[in-house]
Amino acid sequence: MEFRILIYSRDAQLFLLLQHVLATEGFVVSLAGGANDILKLVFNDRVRAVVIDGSATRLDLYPFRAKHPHVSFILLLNQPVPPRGFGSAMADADLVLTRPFDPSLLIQFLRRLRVEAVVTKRGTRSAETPLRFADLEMNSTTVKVRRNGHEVPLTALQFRLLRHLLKDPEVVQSRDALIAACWSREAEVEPRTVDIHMGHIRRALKKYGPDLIRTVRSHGYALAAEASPDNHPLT
Amino acid sequence: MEFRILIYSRDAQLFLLLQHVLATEGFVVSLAGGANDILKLVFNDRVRAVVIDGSATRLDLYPFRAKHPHVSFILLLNQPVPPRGFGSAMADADLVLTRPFDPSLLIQFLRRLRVEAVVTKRGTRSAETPLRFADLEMNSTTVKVRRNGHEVPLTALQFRLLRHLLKDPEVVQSRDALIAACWSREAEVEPRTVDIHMGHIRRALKKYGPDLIRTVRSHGYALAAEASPDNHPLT
DNA sequence: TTCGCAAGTTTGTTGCAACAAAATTGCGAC
DNA sequence: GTCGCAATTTTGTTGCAACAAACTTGCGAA
Repeated sequence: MEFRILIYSRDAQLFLLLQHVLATEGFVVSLAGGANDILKLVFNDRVRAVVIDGSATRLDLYPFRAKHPHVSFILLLNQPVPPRGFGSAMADADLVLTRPFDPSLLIQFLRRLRVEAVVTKRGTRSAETPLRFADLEMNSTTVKVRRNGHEVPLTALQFRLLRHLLKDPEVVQSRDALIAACWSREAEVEPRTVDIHMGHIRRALKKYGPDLIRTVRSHGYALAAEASPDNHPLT
Repeated sequence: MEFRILIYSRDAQLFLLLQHVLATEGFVVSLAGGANDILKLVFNDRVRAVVIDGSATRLDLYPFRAKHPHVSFILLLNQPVPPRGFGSAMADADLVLTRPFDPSLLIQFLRRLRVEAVVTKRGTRSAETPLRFADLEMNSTTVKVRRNGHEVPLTALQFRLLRHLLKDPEVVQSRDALIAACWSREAEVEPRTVDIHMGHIRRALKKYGPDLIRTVRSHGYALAAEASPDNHPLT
């Protein structure tokens, strides 16, 4: 996931100024034309934070938050007392700024986000950025994977595959699901190709500990702390 | 004389954003509470430019212009067609921007102004703490980089690039992010061009120690203490 | 029923050609 | 001297065919 920031506002001047400010800090900024843009980009995993100008519209963050815990939402309110309907949005936002707000606060927040982890209203949460499972740790910001302190070199594709597994470690991902999640939309890849890359990841990880990749016959792959043999009685 | 810019606006949000943007560029910014402030500060000979938000009030620039030819006036208009009464102000302004305006235009203008005024330049900037990483040290005030005590000669662009990496040393910066942060806003540069400059920086730094630039394939660049344990991912 | 085993499935691994990305060089513009 | 970019070289990555290994299933014999 790249570190893109989406701004949703009807105030063109605000957007231009914010864009300038954020670009100066090295953030990649996009303007959301409407709620659909937010949906599309967030679902494509292209966005790390969304700035919502309170004057833009009402928007229920809840559905986003549930599916994308690693995306931060920043709310810009026009008045100290939020209008009706924003109650829930406020409760769900990670940062609420009341206009006029000091851009430094926004930048401070985003820089912290970039370096550390997902920041929420309740403080720093290690939900996404260091992704963990057993003795494995993946940091998407520094693009590093380490196991037991050893850095594990992975290619970009291997990184994406492992990240997808790490998001829901116990869930078995079908080959098609992995292809959909880790390859570009137009790519046409044989399901068996997934096997090959899982093999590479498996080998890379096994260098520093027991196998973490669980093959679920005729279903797909998942992570497993111990390569536990299926405890199904036979026949 | 410091390069002070006065902003005259009733829009607190605009002021805060502009202040931030301009402060980032090294300008000193003040808010004018009213026309009197303009008078006072301009008469004190501390102000080199005045930004007047068209929504603030009508203001006849003529008396100012006559007495203070060295002060530039920038007018921000809300509509392409100025309301009555602004005719003369427009004619007298040094720069007129219609909202929504691109902050780059304002900066461009002010920069030029500053360059012209550089005759009396004095390096009285506040001392920032130098940026460090491993055996590398960057002093933004003196604009010098040294590694292991050796001074590393860098061009301005190389300096900006390295500085941006140093701000968050472990974080991988995409080429687009580096372009956004280190090139002027209007510059259009190919992402590949970043490679070339990273190569130059890399070479310059390697003169006094091991490689510090970490290339993260298909992501971007970062700094790394141990360049890479020549582990190649297995394919 | 349980066991052995052959036939059929599914998964693991390897080598390599094709491709993609990054490093480097050289040149023209300023 | 600095910069951007096109062109070239170098390096790294990916997909797939081919084969090996592991696992399942079906079925006959004990």
